[in-house]
Amino acid sequence: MARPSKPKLSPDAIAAAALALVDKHGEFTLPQLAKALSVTASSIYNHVSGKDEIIELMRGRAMSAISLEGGASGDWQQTVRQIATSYWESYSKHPRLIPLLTSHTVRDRTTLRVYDALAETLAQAGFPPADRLQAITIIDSFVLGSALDAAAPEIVWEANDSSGHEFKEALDAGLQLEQRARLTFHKGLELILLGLGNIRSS
Amino acid sequence: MARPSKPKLSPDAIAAAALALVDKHGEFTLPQLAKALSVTASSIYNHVSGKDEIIELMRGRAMSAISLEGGASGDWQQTVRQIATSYWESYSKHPRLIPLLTSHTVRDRTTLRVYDALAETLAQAGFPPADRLQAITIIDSFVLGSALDAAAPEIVWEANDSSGHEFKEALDAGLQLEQRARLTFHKGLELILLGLGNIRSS
DNA sequence: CGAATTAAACGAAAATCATTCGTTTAGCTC
DNA sequence: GAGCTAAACGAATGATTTTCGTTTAATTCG
Repeated sequence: MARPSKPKLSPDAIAAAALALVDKHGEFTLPQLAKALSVTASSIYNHVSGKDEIIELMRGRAMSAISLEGGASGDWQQTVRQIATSYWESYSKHPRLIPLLTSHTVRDRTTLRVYDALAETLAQAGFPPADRLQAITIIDSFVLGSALDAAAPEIVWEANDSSGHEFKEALDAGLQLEQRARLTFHKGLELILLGLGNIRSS
Repeated sequence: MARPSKPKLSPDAIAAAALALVDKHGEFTLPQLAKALSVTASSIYNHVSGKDEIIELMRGRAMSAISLEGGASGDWQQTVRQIATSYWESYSKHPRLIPLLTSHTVRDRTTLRVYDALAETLAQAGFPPADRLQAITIIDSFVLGSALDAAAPEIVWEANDSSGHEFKEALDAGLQLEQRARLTFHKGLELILLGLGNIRSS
């Protein structure tokens, strides 16, 4: 009833439970979270400042899996490809988390490290500073947008009665949602890498 | 006090006021909205089924400016460029609205018309159905991601102490936020259009 | 070793929200 | 003109986030 011998909670446990709820339901409330942790809602405030911080903890959790290794390949496109893919995969493992993250500004350290790694790679490849920032922004935008696309349910693509034949035909050709999202991301990334290479050498 | 001679509310007025609130604060509550309209919260329910419908109305409002004309140019890249740019501009005029939209499934007719127009253009350009869907998804992802990037405040790019030299250098080279977002979007779009053209002809 | 402080749980309660309901009255229809 | 619908209001409901005071275990410090 009062303080237990061993703490029942920790920021990490709270984030894990919240992420599980978001993965399953797309959202979470503090009563839900408290119940999942066998605790009352107010107890959570002994470990966390509020709901916003819980969301930030989830961001860190989703991002912690990003791998920035493999930069020694000498091929900047290969390095960027690997970083961007790892970045995208981290988001895509928790697609329903993304809408929560977009409402809230980023202060996460892991994310900044991704930018750093990209900047370093592009600098070594000879991109001048301005082009570097532009390239990072393009990649970041595409990764985020692709992850959001993966998060959106099939309904996004549910053609209504007024949809044209060309669009419906394209829909029918679609694969399973998950596979399609992955393949499309990779294709788009290749387009961007190719284009960045052309522009650099021009 | 009771029914007024001239209605004070309408779905359109509600959506406009809500959008103004979102533009300013990034969110809105019904009490806020009611105050902005000089009305009580419950009155709003005489015109709208709830908060979700208000969000859908805002989506329609932001999207209504999309222009799908100019398709007769014969150049599919020019047509796609115009559609995508118009799409992006509509989002970017209300960047803080996007997080609200991403939590909520699309059933808006205008958005579907964008997909339709893209599908038709790509079909005429000779894209087979599967490539068509992929191309639309890539473009959609990039537009949405770019608009989100424009929505995120500078903080996203606020390098912390641990940031590397290459990243800080890139930041210093940045233009004004708004200009930069626009230029970067156009550059990325060109990369994608170029790449789509190459793939089609391969 | 014991006293004071901190940590971590609880329950109660405040503040805010979205939504519903009943009431009132203006306008439109037959 | 009677009756019905439309559009406002205020009150009430239920859910949610957050705060506060209380209790008691753990830790620290003299």
